[in-house]
Amino acid sequence: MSRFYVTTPIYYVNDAPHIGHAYPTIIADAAARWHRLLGDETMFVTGTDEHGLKVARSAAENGRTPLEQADTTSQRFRDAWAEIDVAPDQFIRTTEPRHHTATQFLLERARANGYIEKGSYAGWYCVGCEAYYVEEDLTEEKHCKIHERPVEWLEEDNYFFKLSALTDQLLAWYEAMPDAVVPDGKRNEALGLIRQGLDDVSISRTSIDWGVPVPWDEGHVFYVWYDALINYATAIGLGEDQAQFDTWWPHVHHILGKDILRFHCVYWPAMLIAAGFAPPHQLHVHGYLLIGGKKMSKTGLTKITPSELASEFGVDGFRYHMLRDISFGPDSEFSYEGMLVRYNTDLANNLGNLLQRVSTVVTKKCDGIGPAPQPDSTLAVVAAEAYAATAEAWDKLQPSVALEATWRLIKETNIYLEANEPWKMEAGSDEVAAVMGDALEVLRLTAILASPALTRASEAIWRRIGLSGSPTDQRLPDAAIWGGYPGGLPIETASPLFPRLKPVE
RNA sequence: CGCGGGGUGGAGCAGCCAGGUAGCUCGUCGGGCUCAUAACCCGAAGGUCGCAGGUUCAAAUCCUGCCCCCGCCA
Repeated sequence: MSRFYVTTPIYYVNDAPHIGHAYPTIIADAAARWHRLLGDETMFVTGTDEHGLKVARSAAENGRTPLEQADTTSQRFRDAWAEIDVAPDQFIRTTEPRHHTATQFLLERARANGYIEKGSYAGWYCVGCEAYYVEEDLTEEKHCKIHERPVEWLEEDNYFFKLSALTDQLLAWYEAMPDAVVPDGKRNEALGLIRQGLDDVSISRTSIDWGVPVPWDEGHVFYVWYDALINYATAIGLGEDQAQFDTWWPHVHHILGKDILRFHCVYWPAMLIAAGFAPPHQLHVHGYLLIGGKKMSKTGLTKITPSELASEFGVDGFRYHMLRDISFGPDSEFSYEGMLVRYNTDLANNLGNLLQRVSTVVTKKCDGIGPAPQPDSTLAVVAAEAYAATAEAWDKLQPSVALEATWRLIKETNIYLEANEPWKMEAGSDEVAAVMGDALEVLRLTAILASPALTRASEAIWRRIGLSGSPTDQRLPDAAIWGGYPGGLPIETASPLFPRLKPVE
């Protein structure tokens, strides 16, 4: 038994939940579910990022306080995740008192260690980006290229984080922990950023007050990005419960998109080192979801809500597509057509249809009572291989590889049925019982192995093959041993689990 | 010469780090089956792995150069 701590980025509350948020969140949720199957002590944290000028301004426009604004929009994320069976152990908000405590605690320590000092900063600031830009990054009209709106010249006293002083320690960490950032390509990119030379970064603002106050200097609040990163430590008790923090840190898996690689793979480890803590265990960097070849981003116009897709493909269909079709790392095309094909192929034609044909044959040939599997079935070997491959892939946080491995077992079982033709066998014979017992055992195994992705169908399969309890109560690896299906259970025949879907014109 | 990622049969991807008959899903064509959601099974066609060199007995994989696409650079 071990511990597994997984995080998603926390999402900015000025934005509505879309599939770009859903992707890393579903991965984290599924990974947490896998580790619970293993019996690991598991912590899955997601949440919302609620400070910054953008929220303050948008609240003012709506005639509300920033907190009222954040309350509303934060709730949207909670609701969106609940709709697609994303069940975090904690949903953290950066406006919570404990987060202020943790942020101040960590940055005080960095300051005590000499890594924070006062300076002044002036530059072109884009409110939309919450960021300063150099002149070359702007359009000729002095507009931000992302938001295509005018930037503002701001000048203020800032506290600076002495990132440059941590260069050697960061490089040493990357050297010592070659798997700290995966995949390799993303590690190279982070390393490249560090080797190019790091500038000190401004981490406070005096121009606004919607943020975590700088504890040693009234009138300053921390820049939203620096408080946001610290949520990962807040969630496990930093500054309030050292014992809990020590239990979970630094064994964390951060999931993030490549757009925030710099913050997570350079600034965040540096902040931790500066405060005297260990850098995170592992950072998993994924690519963008592309729609029609264009970036699906929080600032883009293309917005597809998770609930729209879940209502069309089902919660399982949406989750399965996200986990199976998008390989972790490179940019991936997200398409309606691709999602439809995947649903019909893997869920309707393979898994759903397998359940259907098995339950029908058991009804006709075995009196509706599911027989036990054969200990020496040829499928036992296939199942063992599928389990091993599935487990290895989940361990490496490669959901698409894991599900592909699980589905090999399903495909082999369809082939096995074809080879044995149990529907031609004599009803009630040992021979038909043997074949159907094997097929039912595969369904039992599949219900368990696919449960991190198919939160609902896995329960339905479990019930239909007569088992009590839930696949999520099972403990791997024991539950994956061939022969777990006891036999003698009533099999339910019902309407298709995943009805085939036709493309919408 | 700012940094990084990518270019693999009609479509979408894997393989590349640790060179050795180019794999998967879909689509197409032909056949089988009829337990099953026109689902399932078998077989076939289709790729000089962006271009040009190099290393090697052997390169999609390593090296060099070039072309194209994309992202990052408070």
